[in-house]
Amino acid sequence: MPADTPGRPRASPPAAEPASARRTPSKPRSAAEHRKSSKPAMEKRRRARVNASLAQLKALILDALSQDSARHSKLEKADILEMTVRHLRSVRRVHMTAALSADPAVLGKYRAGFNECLAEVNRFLAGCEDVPADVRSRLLGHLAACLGQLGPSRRTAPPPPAAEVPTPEVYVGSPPLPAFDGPFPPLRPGAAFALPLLQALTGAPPAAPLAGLQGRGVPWRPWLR
Amino acid sequence: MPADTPGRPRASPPAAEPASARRTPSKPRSAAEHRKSSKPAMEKRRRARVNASLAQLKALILDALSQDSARHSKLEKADILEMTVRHLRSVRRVHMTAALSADPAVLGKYRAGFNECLAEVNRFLAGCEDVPADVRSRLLGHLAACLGQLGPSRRTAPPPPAAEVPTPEVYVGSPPLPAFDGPFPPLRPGAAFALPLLQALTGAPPAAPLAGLQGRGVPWRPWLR
DNA sequence: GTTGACACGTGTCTTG
DNA sequence: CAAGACACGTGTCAAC
Repeated sequence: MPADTPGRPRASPPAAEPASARRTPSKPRSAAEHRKSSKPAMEKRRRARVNASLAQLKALILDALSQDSARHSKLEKADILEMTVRHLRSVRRVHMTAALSADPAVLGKYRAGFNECLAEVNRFLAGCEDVPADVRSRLLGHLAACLGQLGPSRRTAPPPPAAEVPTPEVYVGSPPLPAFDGPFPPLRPGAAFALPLLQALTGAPPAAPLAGLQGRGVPWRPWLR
Repeated sequence: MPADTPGRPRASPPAAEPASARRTPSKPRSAAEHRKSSKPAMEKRRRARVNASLAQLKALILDALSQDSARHSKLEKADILEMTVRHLRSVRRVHMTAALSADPAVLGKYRAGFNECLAEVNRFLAGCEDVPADVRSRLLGHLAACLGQLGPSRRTAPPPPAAEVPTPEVYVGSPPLPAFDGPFPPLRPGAAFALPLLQALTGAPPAAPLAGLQGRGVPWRPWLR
């Protein structure tokens, strides 16, 4: 989705240059010649290398997701990578959780969960341009506000009555590639209020295919339709 | 400057358009013509897809190893994958051991937080008609999936059926190297776009379970030389 | 038929 | 200069 080309300006004129023969035909026709001929072969080895790792990754990620390996696996190359990325992200957050579990801040846990969800929403929305920008910021702002009044987040002044400034500690993904997920606009919705305590989608899945279809390690390409 | 920018300055074919249609079929050419021209373009998109995931993976693995994301990253494509494989393997071990001790006491809280955020998103989106329905369901589905793989939510499936290493892999070389994760200096000042400060609260570095030999994530190509 | 995925060989650019 | 790495376009082959 991110359009075809996420706007990748590669300012480099093709400069149609018919490379004329300028090779000096004076070569020590010995080993060098065969080195040259092995260039395709080397490329092949390189490919084999990534493919090997890819296969291992596939196995790892497949069973990490408790998806019966092989069965119903039409994972294509890029899917493996994407799934791996997602899995690593999730792994990282549970690690963070583990670090938090040391101290009795259980509330911190709760906040961490909420926060991670927020980050996930942000990440997701970043790759979706069919959702208006203002909606996105409103959503994120709202969520941030919710987080803010979730309880005192230690480290800030204990009684910071005002200024639950939307500075959510979300981890906005890696900047390198997508080029979009920058800092989202600080926006505050007027309607922030207490949170209910409920189980969410028990009976309220608009169309959410749960585990089985979408749930497990499926490709899940958001941009594709 | 090891090509940090995913946008690597390279030739960019401006998709030259062969204006001369040597065959003028009575069919609407707008269809057929673009079909043909999109052949290389599609391949390019595919590549972009894996590269995107690859870049994200690089970032993830790099910070998991607490190495500076850009500095000294001569990581080449296949290296990222291999490092990822090693990391995932080590993570699995950790997970295994962690499963014994930390049980659903705290995890439940985390899930609760995540879950609550999910509910909030759901409620918010319900009153928002300018966001496409499918996006909404996809978001919720994704979040649900995240929650699902967050960990065993009691009442779900019994313990993973011997999630042990089936190790059906033909791992060339590196017999003994169990873990890896050997960050040299566990110190990282800049910490560009690292974790949310939640982690900073506890001062817990991301995954760094075992001290490893083999310095930083060395490519370590077994067969090559 | 088309569409999408993959492996291949080659050109181009960076680096030691 | 060679060695290496990457992106590119194309041919081949399996599926809706």
